Amino acid sequence: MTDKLSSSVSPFSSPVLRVVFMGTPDFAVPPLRALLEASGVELACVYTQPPRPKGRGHKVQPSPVHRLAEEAGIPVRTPKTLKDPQAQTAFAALNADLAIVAAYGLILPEAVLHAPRLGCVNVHASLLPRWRGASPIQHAVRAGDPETGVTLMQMARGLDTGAMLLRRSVPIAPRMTASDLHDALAVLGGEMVSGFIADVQHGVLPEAVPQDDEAATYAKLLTREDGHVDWAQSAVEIDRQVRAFHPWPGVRTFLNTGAAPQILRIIRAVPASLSRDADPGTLLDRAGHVVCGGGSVLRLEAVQPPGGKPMDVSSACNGGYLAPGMRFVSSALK
RNA sequence: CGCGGGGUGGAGCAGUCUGGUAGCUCGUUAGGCUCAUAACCUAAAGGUCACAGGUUCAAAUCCUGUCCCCGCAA
Repeated sequence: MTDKLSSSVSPFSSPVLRVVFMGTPDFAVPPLRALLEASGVELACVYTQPPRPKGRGHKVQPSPVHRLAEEAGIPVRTPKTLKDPQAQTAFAALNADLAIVAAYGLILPEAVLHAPRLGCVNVHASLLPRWRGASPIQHAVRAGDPETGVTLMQMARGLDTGAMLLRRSVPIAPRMTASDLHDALAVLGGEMVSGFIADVQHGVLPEAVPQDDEAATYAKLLTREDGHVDWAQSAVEIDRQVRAFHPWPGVRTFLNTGAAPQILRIIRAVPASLSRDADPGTLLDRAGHVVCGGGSVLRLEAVQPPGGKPMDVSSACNGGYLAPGMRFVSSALK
């Protein structure tokens, strides 16, 4: 302790900002890192989803946020819910100035929203009010949006309905996958948190702009079912689906070649500038051209058989997974 | 201990059950043909069959152990 030094600091300098972070998956890691690296910030506690059995072998694994917080020596809490009064009291007892929330995975009750002096600020991966909800990145790609972005908002009751503090956009390049976008937006989110914290410390809070509820769209929770290719769709739509659902839930189609229908994952594909009048789902050649709805043609670039690694189409042909004339079907049911 | 598939020249695979000279489709290199080509013809190079131990006259193949990769499901 250097009393002289601390006493020499201007009495007007901003005091340390006491922050709580709440987040779970990889998307939340850059925002958390931003807080760890910010000066004048005391990370009081990190909230994240409890470790769950995950992956092959059902091994119990802590979340990415959990891991990073532990490395940094920050206390971690993993309540199953924030509904019960005990959890709420514990949260309030942190006496935080501010909570930063990024893909936490739990609904925050009113008591939690209002506990920090400056409230809770959410990092959301879309240009609100478009794509409120669980999987905004995938839906932006799936819909063919020309751009998306990250919005920082003051959290309120309701699903991603709060007033917007900061909004930055990024273009969705034609060949971008949800995975590419996810990484770019996560980094952007981290930068925005840094900027926001600095603003707060300088006492310049961004103006909160209410969302236009009329313009809101919702990103529904994705399931595996969403990854089944419907070959009646156009090549452009299927291409978007492939990019939107990479790497999860992944896009798969079925082959009715053998006795048992075979699953094939489509890793990468690109619409071809051809059209062909044939049954949708027909594989035309070893280059991977497949007929889609309306005679449009999609060229498969990379596929993955069950138990195998992703491979390009020529390899899949050489290995006997694909052969011209084969017919992909939209459903495993005959 | 959630279920399952796999590791064989640079790529994707067959061969393993029923041990006995390393195979297929490509790629690469050289040459040929062609107005030309991702086409075609000819030739060549390239493999400790994941690793370790065991059985055997003989192991990619059978037995035991280890490492690594992946699909399903969550």
